[in-house]
Amino acid sequence: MKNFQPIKQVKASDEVSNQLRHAIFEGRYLAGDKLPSERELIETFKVSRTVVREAIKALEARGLVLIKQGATGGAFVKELTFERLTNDCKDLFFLGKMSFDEICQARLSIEPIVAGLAAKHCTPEQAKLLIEANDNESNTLEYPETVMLRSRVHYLLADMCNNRFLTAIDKSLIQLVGTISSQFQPDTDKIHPPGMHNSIIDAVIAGDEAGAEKAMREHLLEFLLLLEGIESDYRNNKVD
Amino acid sequence: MKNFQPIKQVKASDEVSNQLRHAIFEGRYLAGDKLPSERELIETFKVSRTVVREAIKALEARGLVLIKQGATGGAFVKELTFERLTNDCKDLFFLGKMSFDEICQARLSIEPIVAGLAAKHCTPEQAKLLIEANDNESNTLEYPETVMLRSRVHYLLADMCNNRFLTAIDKSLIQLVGTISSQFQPDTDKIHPPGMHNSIIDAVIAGDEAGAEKAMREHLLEFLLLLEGIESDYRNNKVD
DNA sequence: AACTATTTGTTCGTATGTATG
DNA sequence: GCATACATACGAACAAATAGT
Repeated sequence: MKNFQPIKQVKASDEVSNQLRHAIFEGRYLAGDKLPSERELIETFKVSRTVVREAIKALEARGLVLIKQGATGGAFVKELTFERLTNDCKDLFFLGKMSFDEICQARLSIEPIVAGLAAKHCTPEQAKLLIEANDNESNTLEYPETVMLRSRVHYLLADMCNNRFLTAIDKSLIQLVGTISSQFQPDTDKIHPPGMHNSIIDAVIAGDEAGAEKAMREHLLEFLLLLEGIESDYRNNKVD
Repeated sequence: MKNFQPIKQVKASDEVSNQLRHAIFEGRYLAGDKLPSERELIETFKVSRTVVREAIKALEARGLVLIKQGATGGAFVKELTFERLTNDCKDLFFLGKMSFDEICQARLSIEPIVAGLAAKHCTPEQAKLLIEANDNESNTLEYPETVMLRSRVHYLLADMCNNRFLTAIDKSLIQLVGTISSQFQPDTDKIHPPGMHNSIIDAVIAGDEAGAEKAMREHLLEFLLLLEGIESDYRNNKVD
């Protein structure tokens, strides 16, 4: 006589939140669309404003909508990107569930594969973008605000692998390594000399899958070796 | 003269939510601990009950706490696991941001690496567990409720790779492929004959890294080939 | 510049449901 | 049954942000 309990003791705000979520999943609200206003939702669901607000707050916390205040405000459906995965990974890292070393090793495992796939699918337009990005790297040294451009080649390759899951994971790892390492090693740009992506790009443009994998692995090994100076405390512990 | 806007326009509920989140990250509240009750938080933060509730709701939506009501109720810190990553991946899949094919291909890329790492770190105890799980697979055919045990070898290997990030991603992929494929192909168990993991396990126990990678790749190719019968509509479209 | 309309953000008071002892 | 401690829910009111007139 067990396992009979559930009976549904659903919280109103969860029900509202779920219905809205499914509406988004069904495509009834597309990225950029505005959900009904609080007042409308109150009338539709016949619940209090508190319930509606908690429901929308939950959607916001899950990264599904963006709330804007004011006359043209409301809850707008967000374009889902890899940032959500990145945030989750950050949470796990800060909770001590993953070390920096593990993230680096994961990147070392996955990014060469991505580079190989990119070589497989490289189009002339993409090749052009890669070359451009690589040439611009030398210019970024004197513009601190463009430091992020240093990773542009990596992001481009991630986009070229033709697999959105791997793209998302790879971008998450790239960003994670970047943000974490720059927190206690602000001079990361110094150890990132221009021209180091040349061999990777050559292989990718040539469509040399194995070569791209190898070049990427070597590049990462070299780069990660330069990060060794970081205190081992930071590598395995939490940072804030 | 751009990029000057921020100035901090923090919402009270976000501020409360963030402070609680950081408290959890700092280890001031461990898994299982109860956060202060609503009343206490109201006094601590000097805000209204609504604000506190919205903040906690946001933490719940992010999967950080579990809310229970009643005399012993409250917001309890959850043990973070890979399930959160899995849920995010599911959201992305349902939103049409990833196809089933992409998930399968990602698994095909990552799981062999994981198997290789497992071979590298395999201990005698883990070898024992693997053999046990493999032997039990033949028994699961007549017990429908134990179908999940069929994936046990995969989960064990994921746990053995000594990299919690790869473990999380791999488990997410295993579970995703399982839940999605079983939705429109309930007979997945039929096409999963016992003994097919033998060569993988042999290589892992022998510590043969390259062999384990190869065996896993071949196993997955074989398995995924058997899923070809699935309507291509489902493979690229949304399911609910 | 001032006013207005719309929408979200915040507060308070009150009442109800649920689990424990 | 009852008291207690907690979350859940409602409704009214006011504050603040934003866009258009």
